[in-house]
Amino acid sequence: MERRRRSAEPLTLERIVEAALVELDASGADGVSLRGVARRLGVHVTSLYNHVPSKPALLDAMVDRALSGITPPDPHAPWQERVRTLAVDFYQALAAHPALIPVLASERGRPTSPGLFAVMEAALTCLSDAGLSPSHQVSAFRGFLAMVMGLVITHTRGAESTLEAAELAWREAGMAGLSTERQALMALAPYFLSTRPAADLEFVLDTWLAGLGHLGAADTPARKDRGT
Amino acid sequence: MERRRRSAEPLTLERIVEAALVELDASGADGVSLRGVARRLGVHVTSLYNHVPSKPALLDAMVDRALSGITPPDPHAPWQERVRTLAVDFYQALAAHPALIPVLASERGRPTSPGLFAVMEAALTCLSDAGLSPSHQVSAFRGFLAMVMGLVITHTRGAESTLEAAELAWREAGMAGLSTERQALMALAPYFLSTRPAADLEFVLDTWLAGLGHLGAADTPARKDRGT
DNA sequence: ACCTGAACACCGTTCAAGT
DNA sequence: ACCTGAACACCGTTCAAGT
Repeated sequence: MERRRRSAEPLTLERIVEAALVELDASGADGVSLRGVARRLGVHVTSLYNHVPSKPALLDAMVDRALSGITPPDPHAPWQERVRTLAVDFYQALAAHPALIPVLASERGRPTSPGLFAVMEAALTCLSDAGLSPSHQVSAFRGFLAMVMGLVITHTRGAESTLEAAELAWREAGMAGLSTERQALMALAPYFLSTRPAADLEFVLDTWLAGLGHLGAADTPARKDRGT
Repeated sequence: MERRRRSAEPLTLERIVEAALVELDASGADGVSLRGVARRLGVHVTSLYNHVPSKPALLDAMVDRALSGITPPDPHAPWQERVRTLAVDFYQALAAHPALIPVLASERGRPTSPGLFAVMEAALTCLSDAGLSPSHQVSAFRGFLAMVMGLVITHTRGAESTLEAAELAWREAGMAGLSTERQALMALAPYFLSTRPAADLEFVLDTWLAGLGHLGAADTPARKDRGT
């Protein structure tokens, strides 16, 4: 067998990003440290600085990498179908690394890879095809991003534990007198436990697309009123 | 004048949370440190541990405090109006401390104050009044939270800078050959700059409510097809 | 060109004292 | 009961050496 080398492969940005994503999945957003990544690669911390200028830059690269799998949908498909495809792809890319959301939510994590702008372009084209005004296309695009990112947040935080925290708080506070005030919550408790993320995403997309069709299509007859 | 006291007022959890929110707004989510909060209060770091057990617990308390201003809307108003009121209140509470979103998005920041559960109850009642099935009420509730949180993220990250980053990346990559592929993005550039957060929220709520009305009302005639 | 190691100014948290 | 200060095991980042 050959003499032990410093490392099996040369240190590259790609290997660093890969190791950082492994650490992210294992330890959460707060658990990612350059020292930990270096340890995982069998390398001294300061060696990383030969390939990445700072920790924020590494976080940017991680976001880029995690979202790089998304590709624009078939442009010949109906726009509703394209929106669905994009939403599901985006959701899955984020859900694969949910700890990336705090990174996206902070000022860091600005993706700059050209591939993502192609996806952005595809999403905007869908909304243009939906018959929205330019300003509404922008609002719908932001709403689209918001919806998917937000759903990953709510699913990651765990609907179960939110409900558990609620019950716990009630018991600790001993608020039996308010029981009539939490009828809806109590009645829905089992559904909070049984309704899966995929069902949420599907319902939200159904609602979103129905609303877009309703607002975007000028030939919809249900918009008679003006004043109220 | 009296002898200089250690501090003008006694150290309390409330004062600590208040100082932490000031530090959050000034320095971002990553900039909040117990040492910094203690410095701001003119107190030794370890004194904080007499009032709060850990940094995660402080972050929870900060979320609770930031959302404590939201109150349930008038239950006699139409459900659509109640949804709008709740969304705007929730949005504004988050937008007042946008750096709180990364906290919410991580495993930390679980609100436990009873007042928030009253708000949760009110939101669920709206969706019940909208005629949704229990499972759809849960999905709609999660979508509602997702939408507002996500919008704050997109607005905080800044649509302008996203666009600037896009233009910069294009120029750096020198992708003039792909110019036909980014028609929608180029055409919408001025609207990305001019469309305000309030307009996004309004459009998203309009779309959301139109879609909910469309899906929730069984007497809507536009749902004829079944197979496709 | 790339890796090492010491060093700097920070962290959160624990613990023994003080009052 | 509450505040202090030293101490511990961490951080990100810089810089002078090494090869």
